[in-house]
Amino acid sequence: MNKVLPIMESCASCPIRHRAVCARCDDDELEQLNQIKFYKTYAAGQTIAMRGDALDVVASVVAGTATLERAIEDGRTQLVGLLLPSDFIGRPGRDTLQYDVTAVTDVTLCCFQRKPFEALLIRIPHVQERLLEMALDELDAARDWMLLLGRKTAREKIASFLMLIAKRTVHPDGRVLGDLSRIELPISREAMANFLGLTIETVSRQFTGLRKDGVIELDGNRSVRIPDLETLLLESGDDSDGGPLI
Amino acid sequence: MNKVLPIMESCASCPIRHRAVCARCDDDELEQLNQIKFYKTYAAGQTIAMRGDALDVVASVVAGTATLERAIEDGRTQLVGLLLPSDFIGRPGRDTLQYDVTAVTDVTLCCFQRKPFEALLIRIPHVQERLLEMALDELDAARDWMLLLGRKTAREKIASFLMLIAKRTVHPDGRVLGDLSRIELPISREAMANFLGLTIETVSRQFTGLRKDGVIELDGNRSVRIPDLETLLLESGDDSDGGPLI
DNA sequence: ACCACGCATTGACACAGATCAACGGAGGGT
DNA sequence: ACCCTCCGTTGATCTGTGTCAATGCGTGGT
Repeated sequence: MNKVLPIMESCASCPIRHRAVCARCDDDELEQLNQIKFYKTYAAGQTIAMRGDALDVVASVVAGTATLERAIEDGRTQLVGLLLPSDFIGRPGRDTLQYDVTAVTDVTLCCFQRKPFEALLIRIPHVQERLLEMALDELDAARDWMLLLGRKTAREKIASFLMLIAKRTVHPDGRVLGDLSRIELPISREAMANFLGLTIETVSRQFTGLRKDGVIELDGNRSVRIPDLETLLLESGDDSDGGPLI
Repeated sequence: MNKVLPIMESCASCPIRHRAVCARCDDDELEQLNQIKFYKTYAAGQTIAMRGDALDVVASVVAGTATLERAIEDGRTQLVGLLLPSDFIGRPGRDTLQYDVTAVTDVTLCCFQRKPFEALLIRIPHVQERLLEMALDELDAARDWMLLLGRKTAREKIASFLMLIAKRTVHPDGRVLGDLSRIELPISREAMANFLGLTIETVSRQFTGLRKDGVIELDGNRSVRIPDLETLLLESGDDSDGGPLI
């Protein structure tokens, strides 16, 4: 809890401000948001919320990684959302949650009670607008993901995932946060398998395949070096016209 | 074009009003929407818009079926959206379209020029709210779809698809439009294959499999009778706690 | 230093679904 | 009535990925 204190002062100093709901607020509006917000932390592995839970808060991810998961009774599960810093959880206007939310690393959330938050939406229209924009972004991401799940080979799935993570280490405003050629995987092999609609064995085999072909270099289990991003992009099967890499 | 004329009078008489953007508008606000709206029809098979196109209109589907499609250069394609009457196309705030939109039957759209529509959003807040709600609905649907693509067997995929279509013949307000036990498939085997991440051969085989097992009865290529909806639900692999059937 | 546990890798084999190929049947134009 | 085309079905075979099982490796606890 301690290490997140600095950013608790004000939303204005929030490191995720650029994508969060408050992206376009002036100081006055930030103050209104500040009055109803609070921070909450979860340990790695902890369940943040379960399908069917009443949804009385909405939140932005400040630090860490969480997953949105959908399961069938027989044990099959599919990740349906990967929540990285700046992503938003929860939906104004909904009463219950549709998915299991789990912290896969230590997670810090910036929470808002849903009711006062909804009341605030009425007073601050561009927050509403921002939420729509974020929902549409998520929808686009979900649709690309559907193409991946439905039509890509295991190798393409892994390559696409690596590209996705590489891209997420970059600010939407274009500022590079990390070294694109070295990415830290935020999730385990098992979570990756659930992300990609594969088994962990296949994920593992594809990693070694890409390594043997010189497309990636592994440095431990969670760190990947990418000698040439273009080669990886080629492996991913993505349209190259999908906008600039950054 | 002729047969859609009656609904062109006013949004208030629009048969899809219950889910369209104007769901909660009063007469005054409807009038404002009416002033910027116009209808457009497309023949079956016609391309409505292509990936990369400038997005100067948004629209509701009034009649017919359209698809949202994402493709890889080598010819693989994946449906990422099925647009049935009352669904909304286009996104305020976006300049270009991410997907190919195709009319699979004759389609009638209720269109709004994007710029005046966006201007209107500012004046009528619950339209904005309604759009967010619809985007979140679509997101939920996309996520269920991801579970289907990533984790379900071919047979479960077909059963799920039939359930989906069966449910869509019912109003969200609970009113049953058609006979649930007889459903008309809005799309071809090929489109179904693209919907489900399968090949048309597999789709065909699963249909005959379900038929031989007495789960469905086929009446031509586009009409399916379902003797017992519960049996089909069981085959679909869906949580039964996913809310009431209707 | 040792063990135990969780996570990742590797191998052998099985199988669901893809691929390739042939056939059937409905509708439309001449 | 005929053919042609499109769409769907069925069969034979192949293959990518799942399944089952064993092994390796790093980390934390005692």
